Amino acid sequence: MSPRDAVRTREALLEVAFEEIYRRGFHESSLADILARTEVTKGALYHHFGSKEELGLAVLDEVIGAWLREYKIRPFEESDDPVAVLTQMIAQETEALPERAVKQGCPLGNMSQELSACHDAFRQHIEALYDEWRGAIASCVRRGQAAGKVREDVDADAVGTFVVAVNQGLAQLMKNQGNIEPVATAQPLLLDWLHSLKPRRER
Amino acid sequence: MSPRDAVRTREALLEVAFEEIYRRGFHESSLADILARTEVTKGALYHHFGSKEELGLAVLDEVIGAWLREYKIRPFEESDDPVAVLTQMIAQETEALPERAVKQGCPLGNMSQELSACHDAFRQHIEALYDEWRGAIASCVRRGQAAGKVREDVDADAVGTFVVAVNQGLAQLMKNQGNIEPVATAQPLLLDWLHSLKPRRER
Amino acid sequence: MSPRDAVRTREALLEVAFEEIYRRGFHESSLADILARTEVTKGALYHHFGSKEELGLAVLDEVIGAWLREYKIRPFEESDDPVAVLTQMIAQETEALPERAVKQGCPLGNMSQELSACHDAFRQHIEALYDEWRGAIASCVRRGQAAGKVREDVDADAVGTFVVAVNQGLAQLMKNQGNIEPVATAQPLLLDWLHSLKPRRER
Amino acid sequence: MSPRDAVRTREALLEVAFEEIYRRGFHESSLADILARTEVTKGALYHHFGSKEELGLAVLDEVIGAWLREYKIRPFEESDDPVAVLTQMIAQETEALPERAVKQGCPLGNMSQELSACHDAFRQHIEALYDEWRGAIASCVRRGQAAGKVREDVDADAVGTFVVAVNQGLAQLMKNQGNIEPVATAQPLLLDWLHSLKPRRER
DNA sequence: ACACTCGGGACCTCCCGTTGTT
DNA sequence: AACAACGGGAGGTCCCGAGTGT
Repeated sequence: MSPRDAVRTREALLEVAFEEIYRRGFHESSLADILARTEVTKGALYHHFGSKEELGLAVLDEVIGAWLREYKIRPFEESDDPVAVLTQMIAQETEALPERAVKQGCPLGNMSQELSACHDAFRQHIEALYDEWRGAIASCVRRGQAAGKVREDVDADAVGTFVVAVNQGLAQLMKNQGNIEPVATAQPLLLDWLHSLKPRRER
Repeated sequence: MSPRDAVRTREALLEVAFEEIYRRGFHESSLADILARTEVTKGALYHHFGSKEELGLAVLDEVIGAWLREYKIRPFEESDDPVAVLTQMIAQETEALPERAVKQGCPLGNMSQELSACHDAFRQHIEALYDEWRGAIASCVRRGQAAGKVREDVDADAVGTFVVAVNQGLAQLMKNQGNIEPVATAQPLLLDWLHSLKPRRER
Repeated sequence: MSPRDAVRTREALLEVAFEEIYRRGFHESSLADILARTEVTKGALYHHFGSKEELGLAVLDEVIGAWLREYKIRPFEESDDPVAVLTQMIAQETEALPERAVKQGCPLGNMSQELSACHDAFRQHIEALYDEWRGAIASCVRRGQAAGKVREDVDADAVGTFVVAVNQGLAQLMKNQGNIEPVATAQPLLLDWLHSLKPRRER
Repeated sequence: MSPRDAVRTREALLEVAFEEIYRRGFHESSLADILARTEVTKGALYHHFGSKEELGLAVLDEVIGAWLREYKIRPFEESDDPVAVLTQMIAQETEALPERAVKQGCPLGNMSQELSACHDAFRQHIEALYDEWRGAIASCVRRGQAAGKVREDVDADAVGTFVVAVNQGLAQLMKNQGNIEPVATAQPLLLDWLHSLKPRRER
């Protein structure tokens, strides 16, 4: 076959594998199902990925990583006002969060919970993504401080960690309930806290 | 056999099943391993629990529920000062968190992530525990407000939800890294936020 | 408990066991289901019947045997006109056969098919019932011949065997289709054949 | 492996599965035994047949269907004299019926009794075979009538149903007793009945 | 006469990975 | 680059029967 098809095969595999892993978890996903949905044969899969683990790692790095950077990291990289970015993110989430995200939670969080304790390769790749995420927020906070939009006495790294933790924790509660209530309930408190990060003169 | 043995058998099963589920997740836990570790036979297990699911549900309700009430809920029920309770909890955690909790995260959070999206019976039992937890914190906040130890304008339910979310989110990050750093990093911010819940005159 | 209860327990077991065996076959019936439906415990069952086999044999002898004698044998014993008896039987069947008999076939035939080849104890008990049945018809034919209601040149034993075979064969076709069509289709032919058994002068 | 081996594997599986199902019934047949006898592994079986049910259905359609067409249907299709065909069949059976057929009955009848009431997929496939069989006899009767070898007033469909029912019923009695006696006993009656189907002038 | 507990095996399902071929 | 065929094991379910104590 032409290289085109090879690429397409690989991408189809990644996409469907992501869907399955997102929906059922890595261990509960079966290669047979992924193969059936992609209409790819086992030989082809094992040509592109040496094992189920390799496939999972590729999903993590390429699919979940890309999604994380696009929606959770880039907004911070492009701004020097973390409070504004977060305020808007929260507003968006409470208004129009896709059904899937509500019911199935955060793809990264899911994989982290399932695999961090028992599979070191996954653990490391996930940690790298978490570091990237936390780092992007911290950097944004530092730029915010330089621009006078964030209080000087705030610990940028602490904010990065805290924001990611709250995000992951709320996603977990939301996924458990299957609705957005926990986010809605906590929202005013979150906005208050965000407000408290601003310098006095702006308050 | 005497009924005493039956009780002991059941408890041994629950305890070992909890260990396995906590370590490997529900789906990855094998009844054969649990049986081998407890030195109980399949027949005996099948007598006490009709299925793996029933066993898992019993672990959730009886083992994890008991642990949650003991360590995460009771402190709030016995106090009218949520800020003090949380401050002490945080201090304890940063000082002496058991290795297992660091590496394997929160038992409730783990089950929630693995099963909320795909198994409604588990989802409901887990939701009940989360509700109990959030409710206990909210009640404590209300008592704190009545006692003048918490600002009147604070939304008690929001605090309950927020505290649980932060706890679960930090546990997730901690489990991923395998060390306590995320909690340590976020700690000053958390203490600040807690401080901000107190009435003006106390600050 | 009083002997009353013991008898009642035994009968409840027999009745429910018959239902299960009739519906699912002997091998596919589970003691657990029978126990659940009768609300009897395993200890009680093993007190009355030493094994699953003994229970099945008792169902065969007492429940199925009684049913066979009542509906398939007694009518022949009380008559000296086999043609009339059969004519009425056929009429009854085509008019008002219970749903269960149509869908599940003949209890005796079912057990015979399932167990004759692989379980000699059952085989012998079933053979005894078949012999009783065939014999009753043959005797009736002989009485009919003595009374001048059946042709003298007819082989009574052949008629007994033939009638039972047709009955069992049609029950099998009926059970397969789930409706009465095969009986209805074959009925005219059967009546013709019955008619041919009568002496010339009666025809 | 070469595709030839695949075909051979599949056929070995079908043949041995037929033997086991014929001897023990479908539910009592164990895949493990079939695998052991064919020297095929579980993986290979799972490749060819998705489940035990699929294997059973294939046995029914391919093995039993082929046997039925060869020995029970084709003779009627190739003739316009149903009385002659049946007369010869009966003669053959009473003379030289294989031991296996005597002890184990009719493969189709066995499956029908076991599965018609509880498994609709099997029921339908079996019904199709019965229809084919009954239809072939009825067609033969019609050709016989056209050729003047069968009385015009005979209902061809009734004959088809009746013949199949008698065949199945006698097979059942024979299987139960483990000997040919019921067929031998009923034989004269059967031949008489067959004779009565012929037109007057031929009698 | 009955109840509770347990024993251990056998069942089908299904899974991930490899092999030889095209 | 892809494919069909196969290997071999482990998974949960559930069964029948036994043992022990009323």
